[in-house]
Amino acid sequence: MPKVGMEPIRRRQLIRATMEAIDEAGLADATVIRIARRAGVSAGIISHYFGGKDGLLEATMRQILNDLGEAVAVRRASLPDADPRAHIRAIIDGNFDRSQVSQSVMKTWLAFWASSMHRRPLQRLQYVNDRRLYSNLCHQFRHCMPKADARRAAAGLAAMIDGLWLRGALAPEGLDVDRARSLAYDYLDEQLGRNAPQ
Amino acid sequence: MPKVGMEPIRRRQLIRATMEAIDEAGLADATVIRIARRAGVSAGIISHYFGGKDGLLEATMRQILNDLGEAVAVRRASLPDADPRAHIRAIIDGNFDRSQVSQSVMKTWLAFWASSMHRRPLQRLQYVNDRRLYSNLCHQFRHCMPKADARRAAAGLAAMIDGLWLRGALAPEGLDVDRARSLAYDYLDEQLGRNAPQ
DNA sequence: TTTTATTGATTGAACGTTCAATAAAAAAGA
DNA sequence: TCTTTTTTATTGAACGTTCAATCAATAAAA
Repeated sequence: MPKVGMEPIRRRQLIRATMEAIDEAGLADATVIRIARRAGVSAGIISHYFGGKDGLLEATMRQILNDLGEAVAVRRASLPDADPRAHIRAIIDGNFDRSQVSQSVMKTWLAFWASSMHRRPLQRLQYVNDRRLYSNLCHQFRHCMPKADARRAAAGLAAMIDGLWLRGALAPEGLDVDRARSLAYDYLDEQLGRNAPQ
Repeated sequence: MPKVGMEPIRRRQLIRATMEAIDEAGLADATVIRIARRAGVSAGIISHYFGGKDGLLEATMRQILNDLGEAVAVRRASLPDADPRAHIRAIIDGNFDRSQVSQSVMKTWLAFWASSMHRRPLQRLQYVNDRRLYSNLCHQFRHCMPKADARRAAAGLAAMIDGLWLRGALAPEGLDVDRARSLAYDYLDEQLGRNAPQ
């Protein structure tokens, strides 16, 4: 079987299998054997490509964050600079695309959220991402209102986004993306409307 | 040491120690030995009083939910029936009291949130609590607006509350309770203002 | 023939649970 | 009041499991 250049293929397989395993059994029961079996390889290969289980988990979280960042960036790329509302909508859309709002990605994300509080490398990743969401929002709101108000609006909208997403992840019926996006839009319009009707 | 009537004392000690252990090391590393040592007892006592580690975890989650329910109920008890805004504010306040918004309670809550997706007993508890928040809000909003609008407002406010709380739990600087409450109040006023100025 | 990729049995550590042993308090007896 | 007996609470070593990591063996490709 061993062909040359297997590394990127195996890495992708294993990261995907990790999310599926977490979706299926939870982070606590996502053992290396379970993950490896899902990827169709043996357990030893995980240490070979990721240095150990921790390395695989970190790579998986990094993958999700990259996908999120790209989902936002793609939507913002074609927008004119001077349209804060459009940029914030793009940020909202990107967060609710979440590179497929699949069950496995949502559960993996939530599992990492919880465990990031006690694992340095994950904590760093999570913190950077949180700040990015907040400060991007803040920067856009800043075009329409005083600094203090912009901070408030950004904190409120960030909370709204994360809250909608969290409740969607926990609800047995899953996340209603259109409804969530619409609620976030409403909040956004309210913030903009009150401070600067444009 | 053995005095009669130790059971309620030990149960309280162990539940508290569980939260502290989760705060300190995370759910994954909150072993029975660690918890027992924190409570100043031996590991075996956990099985004796809770039937096993799972029983202790379930009892801990139940304790947190009870405290939350009571924090809300106390604030609502003295309110007139016909003041939806006051009732919803009481719900908000109760959720941000959270029987001390301590680090240990917040981290424990988040840990349970994540693991409730894969453990039946915890899932049930979490689901009941989520529905209670949502339907209490819905019932109050119902006094001021049509059903569909009330549902939207309830979903939005519930997301706002959970989102503020979640970001507070994750942020290194902790949760700013006054700011969080004020953001939730603003959202509430906006919902009420738009639909029924009272 | 050499290189690269992969396996899977083995190892050692850590976990939750169990249970015989123990110790203190309470109750009973003197 | 002072023993003795019974009851209740607790301990912690031992046990069986499960996990991640390791590495010698292997097999396919170059």
